[in-house]
Amino acid sequence: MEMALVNRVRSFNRLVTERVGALNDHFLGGTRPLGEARLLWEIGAEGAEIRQLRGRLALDSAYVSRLLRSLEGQGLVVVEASAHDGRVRRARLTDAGRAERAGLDSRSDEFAWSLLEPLTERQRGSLTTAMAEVERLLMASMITIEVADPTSADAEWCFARYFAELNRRFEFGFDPGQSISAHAHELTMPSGLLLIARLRQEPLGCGALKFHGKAPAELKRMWVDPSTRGLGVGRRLLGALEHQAREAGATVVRLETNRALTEAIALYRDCAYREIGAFNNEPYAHHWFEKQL
Amino acid sequence: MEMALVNRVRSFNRLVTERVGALNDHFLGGTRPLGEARLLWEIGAEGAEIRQLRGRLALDSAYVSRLLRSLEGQGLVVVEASAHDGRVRRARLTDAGRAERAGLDSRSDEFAWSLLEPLTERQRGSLTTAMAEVERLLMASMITIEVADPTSADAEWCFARYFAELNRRFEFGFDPGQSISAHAHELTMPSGLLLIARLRQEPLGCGALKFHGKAPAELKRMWVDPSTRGLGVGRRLLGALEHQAREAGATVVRLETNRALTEAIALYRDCAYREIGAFNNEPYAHHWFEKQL
DNA sequence: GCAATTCTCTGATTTTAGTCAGAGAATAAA
DNA sequence: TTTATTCTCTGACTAAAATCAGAGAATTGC
Repeated sequence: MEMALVNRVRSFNRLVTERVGALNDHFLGGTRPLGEARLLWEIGAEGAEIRQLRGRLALDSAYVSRLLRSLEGQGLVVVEASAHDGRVRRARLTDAGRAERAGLDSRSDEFAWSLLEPLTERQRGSLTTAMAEVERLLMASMITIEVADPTSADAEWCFARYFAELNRRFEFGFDPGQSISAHAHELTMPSGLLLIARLRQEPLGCGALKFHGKAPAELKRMWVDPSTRGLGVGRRLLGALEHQAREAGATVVRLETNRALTEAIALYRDCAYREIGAFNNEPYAHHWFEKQL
Repeated sequence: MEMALVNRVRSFNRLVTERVGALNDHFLGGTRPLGEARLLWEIGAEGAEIRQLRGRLALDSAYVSRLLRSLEGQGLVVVEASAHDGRVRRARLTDAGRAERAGLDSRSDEFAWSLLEPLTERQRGSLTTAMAEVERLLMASMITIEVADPTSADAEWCFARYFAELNRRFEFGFDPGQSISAHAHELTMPSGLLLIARLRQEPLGCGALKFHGKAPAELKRMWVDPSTRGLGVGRRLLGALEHQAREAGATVVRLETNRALTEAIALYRDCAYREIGAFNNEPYAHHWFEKQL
């Protein structure tokens, strides 16, 4: 059994299942009810807080409680209070539970393999390649872009990663204090706004605007998580920002950028941004762009 | 909404759902229980016999009956006796049922579109292309090959299509009576055997062997439905036949073929068959091959 | 320190999904 | 014609998958 291929299929299945349908009914279920099997799986080797389980499986609190009671009765799970917060409880697998979970795991492997097995070597390669492509693009289509509060934890996280990356990539590092400001109040309506791109609630990109009435809007804090690049998130963020700028009454968007950010520069050019002379004294900038909306 | 793309995604979903998981639970279900929704969908605009529904959805007779009673109670379906056979009953949608089904239909469209909508034109193309590839190969992996009775309806069907194709493609047509025999008893153990390839029980290819003890086994009736070509079914049939020949004690497989069957000849060569002199007087043959097992 | 909130749990109940045994009508096989 | 078979249906039942209301502990906010 070629595990690399098997894992590709399973990874694909996970996504397809998430988007398209329910789980492998009888298959993963085996002897155990599907609900219990899913919960057992989701608890994982490390254990998990019950509220997380509820969230991930989108199940009612009462229902999860009952399922846990049943699994507990079968000696597969123990539930104990969390150390940090006495209200929160954690579920943890017993040895028997871990064994049960390993069984689910290997049945998943077998199922994945059963899809590949009848094919030729070449076909298996094509199938898994195509599956990876489908997965990649469905993932991209799950990414949402929404206006966010620049003081929120997600925003802080994006900014921190953004600054860290600039500091890494700029010739002489990056200190936000030296750069033109984009404080929280400047990125909150009506002064401006912040967009955050998310996949399953997790932030992975951002972009902001500072409005100046009818004068050109300024584009700031454009960032996409490196692990997510190539999925068109930057392009979508840019489009969404332009839309917002138009809504706010601006007819021009301007931005400045550093020569180290080659892929960003390519994106701006590709999206019809035109290089212009310096319109501010940003010390980290080498290029200034604008676009007529 | 681009229907061509939407339809590709839906077609893909159908397959993935069939192989990987259950249906789009709440989605397709809407307000109606999933079982009822599936049945409603399966009845289709034309109506369907109840036993067909049972077969297609793999549901218990009692269960289907109850679901139909419920749909009937809601005025969505009427059940009436079949014209041909008084035992068989047909389910047919009422106007309300048709409307309900149209609702399911458009929700499926919307769902499919919701996957594509966030993507760029180019990404949509890539996604649907990859989906088509996945579908094609999963289909291929669902094809089974099994020993079959050469007098069965499926075998007759394959032979009929095979002869028709030869008759169409050979320069001077084809008459089985003129050709070397491969009667049912010759293709039944221990004299020989017939393999049939099937997708969802439907036959779409065959291949047979005539054994002659330790002397070379003869390969006959090699055929794959034109709509299924390019999926490697021929290659798999050939491999399975060679396996069977080995099992039966043969060390060599021989076959003859007509020059019009170019793709078959290419397959034989590719599978290490070596062209040899005529070893029989088959009037329709131009090439004779053999392979050491 | 008190009120509001969060988190989990229990009890009561419902809906959905499915099974099993067998009855009754129609048809096919002998 | 008799007998066996096919097809659908009803009754009786079970298991799984929820949902709702609220209780009781712990924590947070003020």
